[in-house]
Amino acid sequence: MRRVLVYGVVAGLCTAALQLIEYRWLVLEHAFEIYGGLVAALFAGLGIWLGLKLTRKQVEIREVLVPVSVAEPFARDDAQAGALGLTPRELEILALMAEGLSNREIAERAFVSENTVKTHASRVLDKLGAARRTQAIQRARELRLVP
Amino acid sequence: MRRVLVYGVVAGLCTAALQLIEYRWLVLEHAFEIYGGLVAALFAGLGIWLGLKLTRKQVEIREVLVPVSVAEPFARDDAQAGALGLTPRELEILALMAEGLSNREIAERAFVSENTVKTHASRVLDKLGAARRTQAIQRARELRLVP
DNA sequence: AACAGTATCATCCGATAGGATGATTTCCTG
DNA sequence: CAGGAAATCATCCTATCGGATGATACTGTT
Repeated sequence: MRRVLVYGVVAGLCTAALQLIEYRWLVLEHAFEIYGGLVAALFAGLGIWLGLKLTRKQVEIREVLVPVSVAEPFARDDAQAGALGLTPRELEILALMAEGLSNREIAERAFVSENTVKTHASRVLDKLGAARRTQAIQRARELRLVP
Repeated sequence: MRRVLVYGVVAGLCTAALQLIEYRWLVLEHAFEIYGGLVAALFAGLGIWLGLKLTRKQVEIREVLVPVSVAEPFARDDAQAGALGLTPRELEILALMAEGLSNREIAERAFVSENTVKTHASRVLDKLGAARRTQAIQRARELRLVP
């Protein structure tokens, strides 16, 4: 609002200045048209500038919630694993269990005996507080230890 | 551009009209100020309007991609379930299996005997082509039958 | 060198899971 | 009403899993 007042004052000053100039120098017949044209041009420019100023805030930032496919790469929560005292080998066996493999299949993949797998698996169940393999997988998923 | 010409012509006509009016009626001392004020106001309004018109296209729509963490509510792929011939009850038992429950626990939750659960579970394993419970869960997750 | 942690393998035994099969009941549909 | 799908329960047998326990070996750290 203060700006409007300033503009008004400036416009008034300009008018006065023009009038002064006109009275002093311009006594031609077409002083009227020149004066009118000047005022018109001035205020037209002012209006355009004002219009631009007023609409500048209309730059609209529209936040579009894009259903970005959160292709989560899955990062194992090693902190959680450490907190539970799970060793690297145990995490390995846990991951294979989560894939739905039997102890025998896990043994083949990990190049150890089935008995060893059973030992690891038992420790995993114990550390996860699970009574069953499926329960261990479920909890491991909740704790972000497996995908 | 054509508009500018039109505006110019209109302005000229207005000026002429005002001049005519002035010559005919307004011979007061302040005709000059009145005339200037009218022209100023007219062109100021025109300028504002023009400014708005010119900047209307500048309403910038800035689309910001917000990586909204899709807390997917999980919708079971019933089509997939149907394709596999899984019955509602079997899907129910499958979901409970995925939660890490034993057959006995599932029986208690579903208000049926453990034998019934075993039957359902067997069919589920068969229809999913799984040899083990854990494998069935893994496949069910892949097929979006369970969370 | 002693020790702790991890990984490995083993055995025994009970618990759980899975396969095969048959039976009954209910409900829906042609 | 007859037939089929679904759900229910059962029995027998085998496979897998899980718990308890003990042993050996390797690797760092103190």
